[in-house]
Amino acid sequence: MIVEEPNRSATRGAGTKARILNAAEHLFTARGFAGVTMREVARRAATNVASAHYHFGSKEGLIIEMLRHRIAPINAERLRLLEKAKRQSGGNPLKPIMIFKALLLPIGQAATGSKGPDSRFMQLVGRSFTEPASFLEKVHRRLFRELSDIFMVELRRSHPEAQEEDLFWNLHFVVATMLGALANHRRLAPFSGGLCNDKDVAEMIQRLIVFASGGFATSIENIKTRSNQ
Amino acid sequence: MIVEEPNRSATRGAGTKARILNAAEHLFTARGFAGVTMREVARRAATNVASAHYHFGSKEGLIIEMLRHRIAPINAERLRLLEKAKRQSGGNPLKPIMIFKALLLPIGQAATGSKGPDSRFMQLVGRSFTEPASFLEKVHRRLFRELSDIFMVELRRSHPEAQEEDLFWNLHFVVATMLGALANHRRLAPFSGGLCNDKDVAEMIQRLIVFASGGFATSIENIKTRSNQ
DNA sequence: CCTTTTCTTAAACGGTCGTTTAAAAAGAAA
DNA sequence: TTTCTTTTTAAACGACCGTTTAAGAAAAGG
Repeated sequence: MIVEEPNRSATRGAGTKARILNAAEHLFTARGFAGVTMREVARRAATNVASAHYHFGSKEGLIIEMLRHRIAPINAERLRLLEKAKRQSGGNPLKPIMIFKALLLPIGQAATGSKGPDSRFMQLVGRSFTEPASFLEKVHRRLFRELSDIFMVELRRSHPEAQEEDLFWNLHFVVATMLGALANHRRLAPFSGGLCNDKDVAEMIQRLIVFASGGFATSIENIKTRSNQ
Repeated sequence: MIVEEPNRSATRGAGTKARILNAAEHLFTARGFAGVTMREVARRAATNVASAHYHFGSKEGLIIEMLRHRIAPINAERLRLLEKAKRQSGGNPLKPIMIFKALLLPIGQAATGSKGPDSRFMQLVGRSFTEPASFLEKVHRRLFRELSDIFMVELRRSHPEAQEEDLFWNLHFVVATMLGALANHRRLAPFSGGLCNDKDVAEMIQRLIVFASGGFATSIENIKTRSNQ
């Protein structure tokens, strides 16, 4: 009668489910959500479509679980870095660059870690924000809502004089830069002289932190100056 | 025997083609490339699928022509603003903010112009950069390659001391911020307090210019300082 | 052992997709 | 009008989609 959490110690079930998740990640990353069929996922996982539906219920269910499986650890690391920074500041408001480091560094770690997802997967995450599929909105809300609130609180503490609206727009831009850079860095390469290769995601994140912090600081400063006139 | 450019003075042909283009723009904007069928486009244009294929050859052809139809005027305006800035500077290198204004302002104009595409369409453009469809890469290359080169030349003139690699990365970030902000500004709204509505794209562009210029300046300055040590 | 639950499989279902065909309608040119 | 080209239309084609069914294999519990 136990159906909630079936026994995963079996040699078959766990292996198949993990294989499907792996295949899904690889294929969806390469060709997008609409560009991959359940049959392809099943074939790559050396099983069949009915098995995939047995384990994940539907194609949407598979996509959701795949995203959650990868994003959750990244968000946990973000919160860990933020807490660490808060501890080191001893209760004082954090400098924005520390906040953005906590937000952005885990992406580089995830992309370059030996067992983590590669840079291509982060493209998929960026893409998931631009796809019109409505079920993704719920996933994003569940995965990022709490994180967004926590980081916004810290940003507000760092700039108590700024308007809520200004902070929102600039955090928006930081996130947009991050997502855009992740989603497009392969696509935009042909516009340069081919300077962009796969392995420098970590370097890109470093540059991203400088760029985002600079943009944020300039923008907030600009608003302060204008309102003081 | 004339097949290259059929007579468009006919009352039927021109109207139908324009209606299909209009319907395609509205539907693809709302639901993405994969989420809309040719049958839906035809129905909204009050015609049928065969007609759409007659005028555009294929679904890809329709998408390409729709994108070109909207992006070409925006890019022309970008070049016009850049030329105007060059004339006003009297041969001196442009300040980066003038370059980014030429790059970003036309988007706000297009989004708010009475007959231009609305803000939703710019989401579609942003999305077109993250979709994995390979035929889009060719379109982007044809639509943006020349523009990218011209702006890169001006950026290099404005920072002759900077490394090519640094300029590339930071232009990349500016474009990524632009695309990310366009593609996500509706999606990211729920993370704020609902401060984001549809009509402030022009305001967003203004903020975007400040943010992008600030990020660019900070990043270049940061590199200069580091290399001088 | 036998029973029960968990997992896998081949096959099929109902639908929708992009595209094509072939013939009729509408203009244009003479 | 007659002839030729351009445009529209209904209908069909062939393929593939996500999902389900039903039956059997494998493991777990007793």
